[in-house]
Amino acid sequence: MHTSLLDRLRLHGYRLTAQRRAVAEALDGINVHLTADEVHARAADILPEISRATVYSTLHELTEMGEILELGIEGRSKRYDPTTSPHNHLVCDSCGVIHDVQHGVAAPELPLNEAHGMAVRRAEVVYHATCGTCLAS
Amino acid sequence: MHTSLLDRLRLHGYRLTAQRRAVAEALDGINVHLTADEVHARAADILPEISRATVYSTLHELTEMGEILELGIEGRSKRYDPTTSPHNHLVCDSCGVIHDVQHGVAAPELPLNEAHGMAVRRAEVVYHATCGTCLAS
DNA sequence: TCTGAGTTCTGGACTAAGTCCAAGTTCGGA
DNA sequence: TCCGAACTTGGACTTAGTCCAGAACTCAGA
Ligand SMILES: [Mn+2]
Ligand SMILES: [Mn+2]
Ligand SMILES: [Zn+2]
Ligand SMILES: [Zn+2]
Repeated sequence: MHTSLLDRLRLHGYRLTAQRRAVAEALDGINVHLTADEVHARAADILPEISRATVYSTLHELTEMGEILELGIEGRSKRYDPTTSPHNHLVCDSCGVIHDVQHGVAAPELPLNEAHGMAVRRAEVVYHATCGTCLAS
Repeated sequence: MHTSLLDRLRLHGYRLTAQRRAVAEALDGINVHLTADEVHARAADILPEISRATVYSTLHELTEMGEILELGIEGRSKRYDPTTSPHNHLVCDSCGVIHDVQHGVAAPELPLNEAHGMAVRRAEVVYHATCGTCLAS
């Protein structure tokens, strides 16, 4: 009884359109971190005439719903992550590739006296590295 | 015998120009996180005809030398940090303001079995929050 | 099944941040 | 002082993303 991204869009009161279906299908079940343009390319395999604007707007809806995560990495285009359970990321600063870090690492809590009166939502740990491919070149 | 940013540019073999002087002076001694355009505005107070391209290139030189840090925050313009001692950041996701987190927090190390064969350079912790001003509006 | 109001989609224009480059200027070692 | 290498400039360009007016579609209700 796996509920798909598409089912959950419906539950949130969005209309079911061929475009949302295509974007959901492009993301469903994958475990990589795609850019908006990569999502657009995959969605266009299913629905060739889908526009970039619609892909962006659907990605924002899914992010707003908490069904995917939007990852903003250092000067590069954002990437979208269908894995929403708490995890951190390992990033190649040279080519931008991202791996999940699933186990054994928890972000330390922010001491209250450092909070500057701000409401802290979450702490994320980003590991900056260089991948094998980039090291070789 | 405090060595200024400018002195250190000289030590790295760069020529001393009025433009580098102006950028160094714009950054020296401050403890806030300026965007490139803000640095340009401050530098232009000292040297009105300085160009954006030169400010960008000087910021990159200083970053390359390790004399300032380039902070890339979620979809916004990069910010430049003259404080290079290890510290983390607390970011308002709504307006982009950044505070330093100096004490009591260390990023956890990445377990070897999670490294995907990559050479990890550093771990940073980013605290995502909403500042008082943004909460009020 | 049909309708229509409200939702959604489209494509193209637009913006913001940053990069690139050819031409002119300046620095500083000899 | 001289001169080549280093540097700066301003404007064109790129990339990622936003915005919008008009056209198309969805789905609740009759
Ligand atoms: Mn992930
Ligand atoms: Mn800082
Ligand atoms: Zn890489
Ligand atoms: Zn704020």
